[in-house]
Amino acid sequence: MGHEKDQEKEMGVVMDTPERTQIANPLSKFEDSPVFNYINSLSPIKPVKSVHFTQTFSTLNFATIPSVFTSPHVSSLKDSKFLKRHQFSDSSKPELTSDDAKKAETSEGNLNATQNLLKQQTDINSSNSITDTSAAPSSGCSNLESRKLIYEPVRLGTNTLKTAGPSALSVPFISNGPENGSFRNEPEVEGINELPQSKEVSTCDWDSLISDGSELLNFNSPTDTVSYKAPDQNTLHPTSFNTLLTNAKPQANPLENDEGLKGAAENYVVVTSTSLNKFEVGVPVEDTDNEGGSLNKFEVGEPVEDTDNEGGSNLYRGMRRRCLVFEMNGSRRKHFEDVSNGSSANVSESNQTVAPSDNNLRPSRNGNLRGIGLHLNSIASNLVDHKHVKHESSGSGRQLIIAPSAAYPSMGSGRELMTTLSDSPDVGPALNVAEDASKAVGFVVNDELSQSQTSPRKKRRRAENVGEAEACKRCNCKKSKCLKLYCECFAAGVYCVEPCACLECFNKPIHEDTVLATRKQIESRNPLAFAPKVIKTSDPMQEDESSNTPASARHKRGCNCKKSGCLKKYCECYQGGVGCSINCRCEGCKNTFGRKDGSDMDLEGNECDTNGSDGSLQTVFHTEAEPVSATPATPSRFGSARQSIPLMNSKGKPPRSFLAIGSSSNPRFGKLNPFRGGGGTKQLQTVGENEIPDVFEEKNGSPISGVKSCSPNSKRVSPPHSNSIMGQRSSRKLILQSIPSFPCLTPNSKH
DNA sequence: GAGTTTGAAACT
DNA sequence: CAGTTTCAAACTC
Repeated sequence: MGHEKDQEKEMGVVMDTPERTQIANPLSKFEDSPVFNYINSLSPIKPVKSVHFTQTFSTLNFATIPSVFTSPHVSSLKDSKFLKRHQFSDSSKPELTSDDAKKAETSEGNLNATQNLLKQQTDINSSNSITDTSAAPSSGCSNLESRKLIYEPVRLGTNTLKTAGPSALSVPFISNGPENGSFRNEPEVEGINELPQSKEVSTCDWDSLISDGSELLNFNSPTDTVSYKAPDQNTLHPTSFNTLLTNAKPQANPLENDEGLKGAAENYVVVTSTSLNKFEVGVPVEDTDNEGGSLNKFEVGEPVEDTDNEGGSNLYRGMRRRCLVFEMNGSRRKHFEDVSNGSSANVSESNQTVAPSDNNLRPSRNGNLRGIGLHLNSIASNLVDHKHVKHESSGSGRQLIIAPSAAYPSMGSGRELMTTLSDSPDVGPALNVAEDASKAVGFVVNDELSQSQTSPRKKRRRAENVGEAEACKRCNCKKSKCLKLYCECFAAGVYCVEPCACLECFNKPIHEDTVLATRKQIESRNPLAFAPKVIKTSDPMQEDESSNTPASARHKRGCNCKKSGCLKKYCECYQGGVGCSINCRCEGCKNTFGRKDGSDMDLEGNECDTNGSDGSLQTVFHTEAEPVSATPATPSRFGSARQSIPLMNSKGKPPRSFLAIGSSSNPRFGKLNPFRGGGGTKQLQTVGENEIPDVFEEKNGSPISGVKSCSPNSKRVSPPHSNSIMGQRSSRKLILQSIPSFPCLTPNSKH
C-alpha cells in the first residue's frame, strides 16, 4: 500500500488532478485484489511494477499534466498523440512492466474516451446535418487512425513501454495475456470495475460507459465507426480485439455489467483502431499544456474521467479536438524528426521533444493554438516540400483537419469551435468569428517565426530543412518598407514579425493605417494583387490536360521566365508547384509540373504526388484559392473550377499568403487585408463568385464561409482517405480558413 | 555569409 | 501596353 500512496502522491503532486489520485487508488485496490495477487504471482515483476509505473508515469506525464488541465485539455492530447505516433513508429520498446497499470488506465480512458467520442461524434453528426457523416466521420476517421497509432505509443510512452505493433494496445493485451499483458489487463479491468465502486469518478466512468455503451456501439456501427474501422483494421487485429473482450469479461466485476465491459472493450478496441475517439475526446485538451506529451497514459485515464464528468458537452469536446489537433501538429513536427531520426526515440524523448517545441511555439501560454497553428503551417509546408514526410503529415494533417472539420461542418459546429477556441486562453480574445480563429493561427505562425532567432535567411534555410520552419519564413525587405508586393509578408496580407529581417518595416500593426492604405492602393491597381497566385482547378475541365498532376492548378497570371526554364523557384509557376499555362510568357519552358505548350506533365513524381496525393491539399487550396481563383487569369481551364490553391510547396511561405487572404479577419490584419472589409469582399467578388459560393455551399453554406484562408496545413489535413469523403472537404476548408486568419492576429508582429 | 542571378513588381 | 527600374527571393560559390 505504501507504494500505492507514493503513486498517489506522485499523481496528486504532478497531476494535481484529483482524478489521477483516484485512479491510483483503484490501482492499489487492484493490487490488493486476489486477481491482482494472482497476476503478480504469474508475473515476475510485481509490486515493484506498480511503484515503478507510477514513477514513470508521474515523472513523464505529470509534469505536463498540470498545465494541461489549466489550459484546454485538447492540446495535451495532441502532443501525446504525436508522441505516441512517433513512438509507435519507433515501437522500439515494449516494456510490459509498467505498462500494465497504464494499460488499465488507458483502457479505462479509452472506454471513457470512446464514450465521449461517440457522444461527441453523435452530437456532431446530429448537429451537423450538412456535413453529415461525410464530413464529421471522415474527419473522425482520419483522426482516429492517426490517433490510434498515437494512442498506443502514448501508453507505452508513459510507461516507457513501447509496443512495436501499431495495434499496440490490442497487441499487448493479447500477447501478454498470460504474462504481463494479461496481468495488466486484468488489473486494469478489475481496477476499472472496482473503481466505480470505490470512487465516484470511476463509477461515473463506468456508468457512463455502460450507459453509453449502446451509444458507443451505435456510434461504431454507424457510418463513422465502420468507415474508420476499415482503414484501421489493419492496425487492429480482430484477434486482439477478441482477446480484449475476453479479458474484459472475466475481469469485469459482477457489479458492473459484463455487457458494459464488453461494450467498453469493444469500444475501446474500436477506439484504438479509430484512435479518434479517445484522443479527440478529452485527453488532448489537457495534454496540450503538457509539454512532453508524455502523458499518454494520463491522457487516457484523465480524459475518461473528465469526459465523464463533463458529460461531454459538444462544445467542450470540440475545443479539445481543436486543441488536440493543434498540438498534434506541434508534436508532429517533433515526431517527424524523431521518426526520421530513428525508431529508437523513447517516450521520454518524444516528450522532451514535444515539450520544447511547444514552449518554443508558445512564448506565452496562451498559445496553445499558436503552437498548433504553427505546426500546421509548418507541417503543410513540410508536406509540400518533403514528400517523404507526407504520409505522416497527412496523417497528422488529417487529425488536425478532422477535428476542426468535425466541428466546422455545420455552422453550429463551427461556432462551437470558435467558442471553444475563445475559451482557450490564447485564442480567446481574438476569436469572435472564424476569422478570429484564423488569426489565432496566424499568431501561432508568428510565434514560430519569432521563435527562430537566427537571421531571416538562416531561419529560412532552417525552415526549409525542417519543413516547418518554412512557414515561419519572413521577409528580408530593405527598401520596400514591407509595403509592396515585393514583401512576402505584405503580399500575404500579414504583418511582419520578429523573424523578419526587414528594414524600416511599416508592415506592422502600429502602422496599420498605412498598411491598409497601401493595400487599397495596390488593390485599386490590381484587385487580385493579394489573391493567391496559383489557382487550382478541381474541375474536370482542366483535368483533361493535367489531371494527374498539379497541372490542375495554374498560376493566375502565368510566369515570364526567360532563363530559369521554369525549373527554379524563380518561376512562380514552378514555385507554386503548378505547370505553366497559356498565360505564361516563359521561354524555354521546362516546367516539370506542366509545360506551357501543354506537355505539361512530366510531373516529377514528387510534385505529382504532392498534388495528387494531396488531394486534400488541393481541397484546402481550393478554399484559399477560391477567393482568388475567381479572377484568375487562368485560361478557360480554370473557368469553372475552383481555384487551386497556391501551393505551399514552393516556398513553404505560401501559407502566409493563404493566411493573409483568409486571415482578413484578423483585427490587425483584417484591416490590412483588403479581403476583410470592403476589400475582402472585393476580393471575394472578384475572385469568383462561383468558386467561393461553391465552397461555402459545400460547407453547408455555413456562414463560416467568411473565413477563406487556406492553410498549408490543410494539405496534411486532408487525409488521403478523406478524399473519398466530400463532406470533409468542406469542413476542411473551413478549418483551414480559420487557421490562416490567426497569423494576422499574431501580436508577434515584428518590431 | 557574401555575391550573383532571376523574375516579379513597380514605375515611366 | 511596352520598356525600364527596383526589389527581394532564389541560387551559387
